[in-house]
Amino acid sequence: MREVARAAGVSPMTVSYAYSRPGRVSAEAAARVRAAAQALGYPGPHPAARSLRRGRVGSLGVVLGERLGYAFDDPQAARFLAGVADVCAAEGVGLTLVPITGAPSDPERVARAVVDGFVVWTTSDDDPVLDAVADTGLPAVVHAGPHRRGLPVVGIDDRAAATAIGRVAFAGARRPVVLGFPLDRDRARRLLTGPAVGPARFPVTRHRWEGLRDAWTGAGHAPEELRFAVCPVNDAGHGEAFTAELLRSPHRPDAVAAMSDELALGALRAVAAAGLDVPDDVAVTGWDDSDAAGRAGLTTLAQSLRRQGSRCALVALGLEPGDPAPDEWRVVVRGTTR
Amino acid sequence: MREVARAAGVSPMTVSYAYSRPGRVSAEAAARVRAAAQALGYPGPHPAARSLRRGRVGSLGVVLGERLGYAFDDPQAARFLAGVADVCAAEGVGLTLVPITGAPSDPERVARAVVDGFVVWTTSDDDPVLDAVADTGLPAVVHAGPHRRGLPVVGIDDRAAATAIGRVAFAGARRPVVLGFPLDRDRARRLLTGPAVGPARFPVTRHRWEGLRDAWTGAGHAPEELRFAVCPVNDAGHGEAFTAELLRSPHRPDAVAAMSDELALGALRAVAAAGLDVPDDVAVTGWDDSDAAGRAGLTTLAQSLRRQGSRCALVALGLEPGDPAPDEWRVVVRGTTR
DNA sequence: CACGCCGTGTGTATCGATACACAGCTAGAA
DNA sequence: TTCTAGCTGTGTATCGATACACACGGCGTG
Repeated sequence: MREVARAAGVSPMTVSYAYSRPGRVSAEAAARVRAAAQALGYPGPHPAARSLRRGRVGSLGVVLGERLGYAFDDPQAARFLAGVADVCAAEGVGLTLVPITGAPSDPERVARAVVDGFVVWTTSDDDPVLDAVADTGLPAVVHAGPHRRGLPVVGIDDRAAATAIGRVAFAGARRPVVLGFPLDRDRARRLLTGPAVGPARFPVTRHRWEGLRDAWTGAGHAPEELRFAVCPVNDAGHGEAFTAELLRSPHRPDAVAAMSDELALGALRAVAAAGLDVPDDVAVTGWDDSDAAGRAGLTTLAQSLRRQGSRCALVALGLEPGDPAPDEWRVVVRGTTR
Repeated sequence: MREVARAAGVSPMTVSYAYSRPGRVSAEAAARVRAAAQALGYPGPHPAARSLRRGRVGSLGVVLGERLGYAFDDPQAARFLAGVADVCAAEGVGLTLVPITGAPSDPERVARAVVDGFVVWTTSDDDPVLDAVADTGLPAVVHAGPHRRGLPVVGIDDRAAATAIGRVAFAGARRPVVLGFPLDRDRARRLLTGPAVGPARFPVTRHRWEGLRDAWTGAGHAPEELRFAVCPVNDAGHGEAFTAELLRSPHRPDAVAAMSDELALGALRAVAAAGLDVPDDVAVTGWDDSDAAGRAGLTTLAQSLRRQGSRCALVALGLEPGDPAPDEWRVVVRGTTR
């Protein structure tokens, strides 16, 4: 920039203003600066230097408790991120995905991220990146929990929502199953019976499980009758495989409440493949009301992850106050329940 | 950092080394530094300052010619980005999506991005962000074209691939239709007949169209018989709607070659809804060989966008030489063609 | 005619860290 | 005993820009 200033016959400050505040310099000076820049091949102010001096970077950090590629594999995460991206685009701010891998170096990667704030996708209670995010002192929001270090949380009341959808899913059922996410970072595939389900480390899993359990026991049933099928990955393939296995077992489920539409759609495929009828033989519910759920006629719990993503971004960019009211949800009854 | 140095009774350099090169300082000094940092609430080296001095940021920029949220809406882009993300995660580098909106300010947003290199998702020949990317002087790669400003391109030979899949799609057909992407940034939905299709500004659209046209005319048919249905958005809904409309017309298509699996799956839905048979009444082909295509038994052109994304990332991070050989593709024949 | 405001250019200090070269010290080798 | 090498700590210069305050001339106003 100094060289450009010399070539244009002006001071460095004039060059700086020519780029950052077009109105601050005369048209003539601006033209001279542009010409000199062109001649010297100067590409404009160095972004890192500008960030240092201005104290703002122009990018919002997003932390997914999972490995980075997860952002594009999990449809729920993608919907959420689309909402974050909407706000970023409107504000002219970049969206930086922090390269988390599950390794011990993750907190350091958070600390090194060149961003103005953080949005943390729902993670486990003991995730060390939460401390790393809080330690940066930058504005931050956690999506759907956990509550920690005073970080604001954006999300719905998962437990209440789960109770509501559970009542619909389990109506008239005798052998209900919850098809859900991992309880902790182990991500082990397994089948648990009600009381054996300890407190899950993932708040979303915990709240939804508790809500679904409440729906079952609240109807006067025994907790041991409700099972929890833990799918290691949130996609239709895993939901289908686990459901198929359960349908072949003697204790065949007659209601499947899934924690996502993807798992539920997999369950529907398994039920169809087994030659059974939905909802008469097996009732199925999902979670999120995605487009695919609508097309499949799935009874589901509607929430807008996209809107929640946008709200997170607004808070993390300091454009809205933190800890706002819980987001909305509602039960959408379609044809997969009795 | 100076204050931490004073509190720990060491020089600033020692503090710096304590963070960036743990082996460079004695265990005792490191401990003193950590303690002082803890006491003062020092969160570690300021990322922007470190970036300025080191000349490296630790983040890879990704430019999508579309609005930002597109990254999470288009499944093709998502697969590609997953490949980029794989490399970023392995290298401990962040992934920054540059907030493009289609407005004139886009080039400036590229110039302001705090990144170490750029990956540009396939865009139109005249997209101004290509110049902006080249002007930064940072390492950059363009996915699938256009070739401009000497930027390396990673992708397959779209034209040859299109010819190959076209031969399969159009075998025995008399009223073929290409179901494809927009020709230019207008994104207008329309139906063109062969010769009316001007040179598309999107290289991918252009190459695939030319290849498919070659397949048709190469079999001795007249170019006017091949139509091009331009879908404004790459998703199943648009593919379904446009195909349904064509199926209702008197000149009912008997072969649909789609430029993506999503469009093809939509076409399959439309054919089924019309009570017609695949492949006897209508042959359908896709492009990409996504999971859904495999499940649907779709004949398609297999390429790995994920691998291409990884290759782009490696080149843009300077870990591999630019302009490598074209990526691989092959025709996967399943049940939706004669 | 004096005054103050506006538009425009400049100098200085600083944002917060790290590369580099060098100095002191200890220990093992010759 | 001397020399070299390795370990550890420090001072200086610099990365590239911008905030801020000030200076200067023109001009409208009372």
